[in-house]
Amino acid sequence: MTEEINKTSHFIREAVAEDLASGRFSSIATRFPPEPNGYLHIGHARAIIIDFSIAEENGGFCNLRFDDTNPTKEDVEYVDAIKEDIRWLGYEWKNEFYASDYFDQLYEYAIELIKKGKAYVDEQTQDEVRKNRGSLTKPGVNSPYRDRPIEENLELFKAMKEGEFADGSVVLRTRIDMESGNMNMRDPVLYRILHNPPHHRTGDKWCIYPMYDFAHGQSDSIERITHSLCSLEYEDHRPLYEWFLEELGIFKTRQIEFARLGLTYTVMSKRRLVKLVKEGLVKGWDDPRMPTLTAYRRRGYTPEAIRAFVEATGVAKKNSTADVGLLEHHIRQDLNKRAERRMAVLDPLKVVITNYPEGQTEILEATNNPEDESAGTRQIPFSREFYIEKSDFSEDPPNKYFRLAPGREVRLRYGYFVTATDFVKDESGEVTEVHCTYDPETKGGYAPDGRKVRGTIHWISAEDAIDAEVRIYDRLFTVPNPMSAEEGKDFTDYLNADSLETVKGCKLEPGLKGARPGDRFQFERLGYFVVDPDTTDGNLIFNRTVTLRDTWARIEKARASEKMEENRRRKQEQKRKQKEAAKKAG
RNA sequence: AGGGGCAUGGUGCAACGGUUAGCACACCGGCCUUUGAAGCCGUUGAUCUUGGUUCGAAUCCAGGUGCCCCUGCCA
Repeated sequence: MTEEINKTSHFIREAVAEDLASGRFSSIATRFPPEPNGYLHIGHARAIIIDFSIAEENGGFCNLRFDDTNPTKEDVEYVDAIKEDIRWLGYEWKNEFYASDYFDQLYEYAIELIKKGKAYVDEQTQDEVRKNRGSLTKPGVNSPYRDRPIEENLELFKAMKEGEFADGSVVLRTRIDMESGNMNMRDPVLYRILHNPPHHRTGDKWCIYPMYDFAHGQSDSIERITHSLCSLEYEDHRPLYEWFLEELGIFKTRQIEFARLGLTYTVMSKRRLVKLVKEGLVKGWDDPRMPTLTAYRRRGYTPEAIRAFVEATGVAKKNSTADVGLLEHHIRQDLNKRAERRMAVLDPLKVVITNYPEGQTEILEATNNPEDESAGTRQIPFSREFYIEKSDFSEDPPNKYFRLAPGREVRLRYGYFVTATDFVKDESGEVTEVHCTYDPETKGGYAPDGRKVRGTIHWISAEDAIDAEVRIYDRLFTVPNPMSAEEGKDFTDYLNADSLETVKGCKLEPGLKGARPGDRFQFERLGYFVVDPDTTDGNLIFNRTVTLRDTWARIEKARASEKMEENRRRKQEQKRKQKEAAKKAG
């Protein structure tokens, strides 16, 4: 790991330490409990990291448990994807469990509650159940079936299990308190009937399925999970879980809740991510613009960077949204240390050195990674014609522009000093070719006379260049919080139309020829890039992971907005004058 | 007759009754530079509000305000 992670204490770490100190628990066990109905996103990464690191730090273990209590929503497709993502993040679970492993046990628990007079079969319609639950400010009323004899409940529940009832016709509920201020305690449903589809693990063995609330706490208990770490919305459920554990007399897990973390310029809810995928607004779950882990992987993010980011955001009970810039900071930080440098020209402009011998090629040496001497050096060819970025030449350079311009001398990275002498334009006025002279004394980029140049630009020898496609990604949304849409608007109305730009005909140094999917590089002065799995023998494709910090771009942007502001003011002034003139005339 | 949670610079966290309220990112300066990168140095900027307890309150208590969650046979 090149990124050092500073672990700061937070209330969960403190609570766990206290529980150990007080003897409430003698060892620590946690679990990560996804439902296999979608792909993991960076919010899950946070939960995973908390679950696994709390166990790790205390010499305990963490289980992976799929909460698969609803066959209508779940699919094996997601099970494998979830496991792959967790491993990619760098964690290995002690046991792979499924809530469905406990269906027999859960069934017995339900019978136990019935026998204690704490559960009953309710024949009210779904509508009646809802109506009788009351509202946030009104107490609920008891079901007419609530006081049914225990024997009858036992028989009916058995009949439910045996398939004698249609979906939705009856449920098993627990008897707690229909007047509770906590809605979860108003006789919650324990079991419902679901004849189809078959369960991905238990097939058609069951036609009754436990509700999440009846499965989760007991599953934790069965696995002897000491600390069940979950998000804030389960705070209201904790009393219910504890009630079950108490009534059943089984191992008491401690649940601790923490806030989810949002990210700016994206959405995180499963529902919304599904919508983006299903409606083709992105190319799939692993579209590099998505906040899913599979997408970050394809985008070139490292698990280390994601972990460092998560650790940097901390853990609290306050709902918050982290700046995506912080995530970007961590991936730059990591890749700066580990990614080898290469040169690539994304938007080529041809340059000819008029005083360089035709047909000559020289081999120059370039440092692979100035941050890591062990990365060594490589050789790159140099010749009379080469490409530079269009943005690295300016016919009429603005203030503080350090790059190539008529009469200006710049350094070609690891090459020579060159001075632009002349340029060619097409009918539309676009510069198509630049002519320059070079100083043969400056090979490698050093001037023996000690003279300095302010700009250093990257380049690719024209005859040696290889072509590639580069996919440039920008934030998926145009606003920091797409969820808070105005009236009549939907989060998709804020999608960034320019979030993907596919650039073809990019020029790369020849050494990049053998690059394989997943290989990461820093293209000097541009950013970090990774080879995309769509790459074929004849078509090399890179994804831009993140740009380098770019002070010049910031200056340009500031100038542009200044200009806009000025124009706006000027227009207003004009309008004011026109009005005045009209007044006078009138 | 509602219940549960949360409030510290722009953002995310820390400070656990005693610190000039700290750190990271962002921002703004500067240094350095064969990447306008990285690195280094520095500046600006915060305790929701009103009371109370206390020698002393971001921290404890009460009221207020604001935000989030809860009325699935979803998880």
